[in-house]
Amino acid sequence: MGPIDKQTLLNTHYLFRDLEPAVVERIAALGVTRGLSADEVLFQKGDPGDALYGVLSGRIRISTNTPGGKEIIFAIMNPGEVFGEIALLDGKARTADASAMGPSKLLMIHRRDFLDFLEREPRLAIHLLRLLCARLRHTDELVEDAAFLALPARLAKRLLSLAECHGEPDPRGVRVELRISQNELGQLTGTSRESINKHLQRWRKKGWVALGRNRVMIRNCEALQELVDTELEG
Amino acid sequence: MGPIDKQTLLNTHYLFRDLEPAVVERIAALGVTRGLSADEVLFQKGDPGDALYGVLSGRIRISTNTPGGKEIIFAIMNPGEVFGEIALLDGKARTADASAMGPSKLLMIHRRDFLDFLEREPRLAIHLLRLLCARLRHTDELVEDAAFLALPARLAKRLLSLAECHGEPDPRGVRVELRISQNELGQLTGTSRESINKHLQRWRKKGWVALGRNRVMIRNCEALQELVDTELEG
DNA sequence: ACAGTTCTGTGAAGCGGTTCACACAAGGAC
DNA sequence: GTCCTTGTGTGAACCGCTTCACAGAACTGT
Repeated sequence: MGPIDKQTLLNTHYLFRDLEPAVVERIAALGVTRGLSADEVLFQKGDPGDALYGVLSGRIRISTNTPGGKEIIFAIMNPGEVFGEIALLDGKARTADASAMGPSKLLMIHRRDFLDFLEREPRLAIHLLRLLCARLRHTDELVEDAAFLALPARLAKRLLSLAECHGEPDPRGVRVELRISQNELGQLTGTSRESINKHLQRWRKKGWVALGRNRVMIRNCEALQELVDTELEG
Repeated sequence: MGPIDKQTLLNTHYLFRDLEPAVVERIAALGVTRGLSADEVLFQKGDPGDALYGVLSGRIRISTNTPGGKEIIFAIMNPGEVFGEIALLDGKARTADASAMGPSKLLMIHRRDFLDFLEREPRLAIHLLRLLCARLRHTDELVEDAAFLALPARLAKRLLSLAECHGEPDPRGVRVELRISQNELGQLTGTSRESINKHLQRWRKKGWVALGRNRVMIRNCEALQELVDTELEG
């Protein structure tokens, strides 16, 4: 998923896409772009939600951490995706931190502008409802997974879903290459780095994955998928 | 939280409350009431979402289960609460099962009627956005809790939140009485009945709770709250 | 090229929750 | 009342994840 421009984001994302060109034009006028360097923090849990963001390039980590030093990653937002809508809409505090995983560029629409616009364009509300429903379905699934799946299945599922969004097909390997550290995989699945490593090693010995620094290459999607499926039945 | 009537639900719930009386009147005309006997299933995960529900009396369990026989409870809906909006809005499958925990009465608004209404009443969309934001915040918190809190803290937190919504102040006891089985507490926290029992016993010996068949009485809210807080720091 | 940092790989020890097994209590049906 | 079902209380064995500890590999900065 390479970098995209403002127009592409607005024309592609389903939050905006079905609106008339004139309307999209006006939204484009509201948005300003903002750059972030690697690991720069965009906002933190508790901040007032004063803007909506769309990813133009890079990747944004949506996460939270405890005073005790633990961290979980809720989601990784790719170019073309929109985030930050909850706090924007209800005016309360942000529910999580957002920070850049690498140099990134965002489209930023300020709260006041957006709400003004929403009031004059009721059809946009319908789109927002759809966006929130999609989010809710996704988060519900996370809760289910945490309750139903043991670590191996959870990890397999995460890898497969990362492969869909972030993966680049590899010429040599059978399948998909992911750029992510084992530490981050731990935060995505709610476990320790060491446990992640032990499972990945097991899979490497079976030939299902290949490993490198900040890299996981999936060589056998079917095997991982089956691991998830059998866990749900047994 | 005792039984309420249709008018009270519509006038109280924030999804409807701020609308003009004439509008509320018309919504009331759309809704039909539906009774459920104990353990009757209202809908199941995967069903098409053809209606929105409000609880008039009783309690509705929102849950999912695996073929393997495990079950988790996402939420327990009390009189005055509204549910079933996700599948209703995006037209996809229901994300969970809904069933009555005891004899219950619901207000039911059919999808077609609701969507017609939504189109003619754009202000309702804003209210729905708020409802979905609240849901999203709640579910996000569940994910966080699953990742950050060990069982004792998770259980304590659940008990306290149940106490807020479902609890009836007890004349003898210092605090609040809950009608829930240890099995259900297990499903709410994602653990086994036995583990729940062992922690409750520990707390009983400390005088924090009193136990009975299908009953938990909280005698010391502060102690439980502190348990949650210290876990988040350490 | 060298030092420092950040990841990966691995083992040992411990703990917490699961599962299994069973006794007992409390209501409900009749 | 008496059975039957449903929920509670409890211990033993087991298994998986965590934590701690450390070694080595791979990239970064200068």
